[in-house]
Amino acid sequence: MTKPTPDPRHTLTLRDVSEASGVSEMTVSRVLRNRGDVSAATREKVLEAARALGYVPNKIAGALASQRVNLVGVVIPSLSNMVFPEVMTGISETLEGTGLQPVVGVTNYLPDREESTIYEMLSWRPSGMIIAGLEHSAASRAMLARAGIPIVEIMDIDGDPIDHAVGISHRRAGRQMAEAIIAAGYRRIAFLGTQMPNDFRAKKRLDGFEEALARAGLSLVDREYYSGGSALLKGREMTAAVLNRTPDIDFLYYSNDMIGAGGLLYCLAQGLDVPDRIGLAGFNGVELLDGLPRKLATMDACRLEIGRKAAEIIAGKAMPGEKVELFPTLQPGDTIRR
Amino acid sequence: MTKPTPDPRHTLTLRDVSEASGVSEMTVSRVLRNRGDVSAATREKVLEAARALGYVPNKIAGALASQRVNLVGVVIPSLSNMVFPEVMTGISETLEGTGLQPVVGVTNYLPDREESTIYEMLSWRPSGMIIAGLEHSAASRAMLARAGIPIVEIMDIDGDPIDHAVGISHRRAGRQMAEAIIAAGYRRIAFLGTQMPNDFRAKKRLDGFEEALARAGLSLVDREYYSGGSALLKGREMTAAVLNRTPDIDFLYYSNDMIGAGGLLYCLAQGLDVPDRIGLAGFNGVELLDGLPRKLATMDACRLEIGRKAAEIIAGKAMPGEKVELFPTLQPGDTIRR
DNA sequence: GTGAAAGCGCTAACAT
DNA sequence: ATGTTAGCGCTTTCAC
Repeated sequence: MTKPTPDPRHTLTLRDVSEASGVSEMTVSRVLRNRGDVSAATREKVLEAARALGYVPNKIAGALASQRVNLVGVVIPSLSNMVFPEVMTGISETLEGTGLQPVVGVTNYLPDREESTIYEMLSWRPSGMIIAGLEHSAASRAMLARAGIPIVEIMDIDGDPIDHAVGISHRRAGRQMAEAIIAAGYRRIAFLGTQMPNDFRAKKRLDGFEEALARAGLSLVDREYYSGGSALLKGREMTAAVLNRTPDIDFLYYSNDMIGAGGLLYCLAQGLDVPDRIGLAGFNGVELLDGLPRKLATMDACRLEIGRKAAEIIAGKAMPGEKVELFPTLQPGDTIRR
Repeated sequence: MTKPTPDPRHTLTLRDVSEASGVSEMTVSRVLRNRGDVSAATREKVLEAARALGYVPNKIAGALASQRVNLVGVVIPSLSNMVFPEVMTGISETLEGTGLQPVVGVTNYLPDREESTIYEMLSWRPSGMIIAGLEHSAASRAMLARAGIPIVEIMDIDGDPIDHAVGISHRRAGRQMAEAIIAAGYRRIAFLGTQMPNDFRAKKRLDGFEEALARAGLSLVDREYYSGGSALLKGREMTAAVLNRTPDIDFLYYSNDMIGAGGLLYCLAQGLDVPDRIGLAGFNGVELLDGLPRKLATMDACRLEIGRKAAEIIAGKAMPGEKVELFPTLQPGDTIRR
C-alpha cells in the first residue's frame, strides 16, 4: 500500500502538481500566481499538493512563456568601498514590493568586464538596467540602447546618458569643495587620490577642483597617487610622503573618505594642528567618519537617494526627465578652518 | 532601395541572424556557442551578421531547451560589514573561467528574507547554491535539499550541513581568543557586541569564549550590546558606557573589528595604557585595521579562502568531504600584553 | 558540415 | 470557475 512517492531526482513540474491535486495545469498555474478566479476549494487542494511535494516553479519556463522577467540588472564597479552597498540598499528598499528583484554584477572598474557583465545580464532579458557611470564602451552603449528596457546610469550626470541618469555633478562637487577651501584661507593645496584610471567620477571631481583653484589664481602644489591595499593605511602613507616632500602644504584634498581618514589619523598622530596648521577634506560622506576622533570634512554623494530614484524609474514609479540631478551637501566637519 | 532595417523595437532572435546570414538557425546556434563543426566561411558570415544586428542571445530560451543554467546563487546576510565582499571576491575569482556566474542575494539577517531569496533563486534553476551559515528555516533546508544541485553552506562548521560546508569553528575561535587573553594575564573581561539575534556565528564565538573563561574559573564582568549606526561610533559609545559602569575592566572583547576599532580609538583618546592597563580584541581580520594607530588583536576569518573553496566545490574542482574546516590564525597585534 | 523536427515547462488567449 | 491550444526562442537528436 505504498503511495508512489515521486522520484526525488526529478525536478517537479506543474504537471506533477496537477496530477497530485487532480486539477488542470492551467488552474494550478493560476493558483500559484494568484491570477484569475479560482474557487477557494481548488485553491486549497492545489496549494496543499504543491507544498506537500515541495514544488518550486520554474521561472525560466515562465519567463519564456510570458515574456516577462522580474529582474533588474545592477552593474557597479566595486562592493568594497562603502559607497555601492548603500546604493544597493536604496535600490532594494525601493524595489521591495514591486515584484522586481535586483541582480548585481561587479566590474572592478574594468571596461571589458563591464561589457561582458552587461551582455550576460541582457541575455536574461531583465526588466531594466541600472549602471554606474556614464562612460561605457561603444558596444556596451549599443547593447543597452537596443535592449528596449529602461536604462538608468547612476552616480554621475556630467555627460550624455543612454536613457536616464540619476546622480550628482562631480565636476561641480570638486569646484564647490575648492571654493570652500579657498574661502577658508588655505593656499598651498595638495591632492591625494587612488590610482584608478577608470574612476571617471574621481577624475571629474579633480577637474572641477583644479578649475576652481585656477579661477582663484591657484594650482595644486603637490599630488600623490596610490593603488591597492588598505585605504586607511594608504591614506597614512600618502600623507606622510606628501608632507615630507612638500612641508609647507596647508590643505590635503583626498579623492575619498577612507584615505582621508587615514590621513587625518596620521596628522593627529604627528601632532599637527588640524585645521589651523593644516586642513583636510575627503569625499562621499561615509558614516565611518562619525567614529573618528575628529570629523573629516566631506561631501555627501547622495548614495541612498540615487539608489532609490534609479529604482523608482525602473519600477515606473517616477516619470522623470532624462537627467535627475541631486545636490550633495558640503559637510565641513572639524578639518576646515572656519 | 532601402534595406529593410529590422524593426528595432523587436528583440532579435536566432531567426533574425539566420535570415540575415542565409544560414540555418541550427548552424547559427552552433557558431554562437562554438559547438560542433562549422566551416570557417559560414562561421564568419554568421558572426558578421550577429554583430551587425547587435544580437544578444536569449538565455531564457537557451536554458529551457538545454536544461542548463550557468548561474550560482549566493545568499549572504549583508554587504556592508567588509566580510562578505571578500568572500564574494574569492567566489568570483574561482568561478572566473568556469563559465559559471555568481548571483548575489542579501538577507539582512532576516530568516524570512532568506527563505524567499532561496525560493526565488531556486526558481531560476541555478547550477549550485552557496549560503552563509548553517541555520535556516525548515522550509529553506527542505527546498535546498530537494533541489538536486550542490549546496555549500559557508562561514561556519559548527552544525549539520545540508550538503557541504566550508568554514571555521566560531566556537573554537572564541575559545582560542579567551585562552590567549587569559594567558596574557587579563582577568576582568567584558564583551561588547552588536545586537543581532540572528548572527549565529557571533553567538557561537561568545559561547566558546565564555566556555573557556569558565574553565579558567572566570566569567564576563560586563557586557554591552548595540544595534544600528556607524560601527566605529558604536564601538566608541559602548566602550565608554562599559568603562564608566565597570571601571576596573582590564580587557574588552568585541564581536567584530569595526566596533573594536572604535573602542581602540576611544581608549587611546582617553589616554588609557593599551595593552597594559587594558587590552582589546576583535574578530575578522579586516584590512582596515592596518591603518589604525595601533593594531587591534583579531582573528582572521579566512574569508577569501572560504569563498574560493566553496566555489571550487560548486565548479566540481574539489571533491571534498562533507565539511571543510579552515583554521583562523590569531593576530595579537598591539592590544594584547605579551 | 548542415538542416528539420520535436520539445524544454510554462502562460496568453481563447474556449466552455 | 476551469480547461484546451498554441506557442515563447532556443537546443537536442537525428537525418542527410
